[in-house]
Amino acid sequence: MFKNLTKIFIVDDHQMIIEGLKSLLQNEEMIQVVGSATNAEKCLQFFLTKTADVILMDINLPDTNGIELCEIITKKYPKIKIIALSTFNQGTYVRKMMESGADGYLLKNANKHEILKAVDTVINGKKYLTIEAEKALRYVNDIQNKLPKLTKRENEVLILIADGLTNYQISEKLFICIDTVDSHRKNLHSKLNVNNTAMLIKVATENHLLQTE
Amino acid sequence: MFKNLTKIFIVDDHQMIIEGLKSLLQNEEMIQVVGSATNAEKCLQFFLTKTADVILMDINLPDTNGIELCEIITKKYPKIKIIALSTFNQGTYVRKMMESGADGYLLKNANKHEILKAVDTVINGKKYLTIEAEKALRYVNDIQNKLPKLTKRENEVLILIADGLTNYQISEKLFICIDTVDSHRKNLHSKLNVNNTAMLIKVATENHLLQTE
DNA sequence: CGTTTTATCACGTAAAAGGGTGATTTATGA
DNA sequence: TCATAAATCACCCTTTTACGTGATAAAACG
Repeated sequence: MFKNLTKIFIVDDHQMIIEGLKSLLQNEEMIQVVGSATNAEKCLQFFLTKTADVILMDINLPDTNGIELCEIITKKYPKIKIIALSTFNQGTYVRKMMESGADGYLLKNANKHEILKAVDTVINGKKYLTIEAEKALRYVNDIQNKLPKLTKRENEVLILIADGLTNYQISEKLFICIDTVDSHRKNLHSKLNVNNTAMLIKVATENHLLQTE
Repeated sequence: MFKNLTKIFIVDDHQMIIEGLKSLLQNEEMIQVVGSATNAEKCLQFFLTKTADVILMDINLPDTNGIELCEIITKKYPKIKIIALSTFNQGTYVRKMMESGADGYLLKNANKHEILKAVDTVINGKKYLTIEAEKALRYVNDIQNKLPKLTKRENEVLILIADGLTNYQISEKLFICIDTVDSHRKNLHSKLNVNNTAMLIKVATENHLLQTE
């Protein structure tokens, strides 16, 4: 473990977390915390002139979110490994971060040992997921497989229904026939396994389907 | 500021936060971190034999939540001041913690200066709220005042509607006339300012009205 | 004790949704 | 390119909602 000196950079909007990580890592001989930032901008600024081996990066940043920052970093500096830090254990986050090029995912309740293990794993070119994150990821994949995908149009119609428009009003708004709206509605019902508007909206909100993506 | 030595205890399930706080406070002469715990049980255990002046307490704990722990502590040890720590800025949390006897509310992105100020404020018997927390609290109070209160029956009916029951089915379930259900529905509509089921359920979920309280 | 709120029921009409079945034209992806 | 999915429209009939305008008894509250 840790044959070479590993330089670590920390990005987190919580000063306490930064201090905590520094404190946890300061006695490690082969690890050096070379800097920290409380937002994405300062982080990018740092890497204009300096570098690091691993970035411990909070997902929730004040300016940009971790996902975007992650994409930028991996694009600009492919060699730098990124370990995502999160308070939550939300599978969607885990998924998105890993898709955006993160190499590891740690929860903030991780102890010193786990942090070191994660750092060691990623500098050796492997991925590191906390057990909890793995579970969350599996869970989300399961759900997403179970949840039938709505088409673009179905999504539009769904949102308009939730906004309280009637089939007629929706048909006017989308310049389509009222029968078509009715068709989409029927499809929504069968896809989401409901049989009236109340259940439709409830299920839709529960599964975060009302976002204009 | 800090005429006497102030003993601080930290409760947080995130090891990083505990380390961070310790690290931030360790150079303060008049402050001594006398212990820490990662859950409510260990915290209560500590206070069986020892004591502290101020507890920095995370709201989200693995076993008990901060609100309950806060109530227990203030009941058993009224002299101990409690400062709630939270990642979120949710008004409902702020409200509940302060009602449960907390003396202060800090966000985890607080810097050293703000933490010291909070500690100083509460040991002098005053309340300390971060600016953000104050805002959130005002916001929640506003919302709660704007939201009309539903009656017991209206609540029941609302939940059954959300479950997908028709007026007829609801009338059977509650042993009342279908016209009565219709009346409740009309009242729900006018109270929540909607005019069909879709909006009703959307507004209800947005305002967390579908819980069986 | 009197007023307001809550819960109940009634009747009527128009609008909207639910459910079935089927068809056509574009995408779209394997 | 060829099968599949998506988006469109059509018609029919039943059920359910929506909305209006009442009324009454019981409960809650000051």
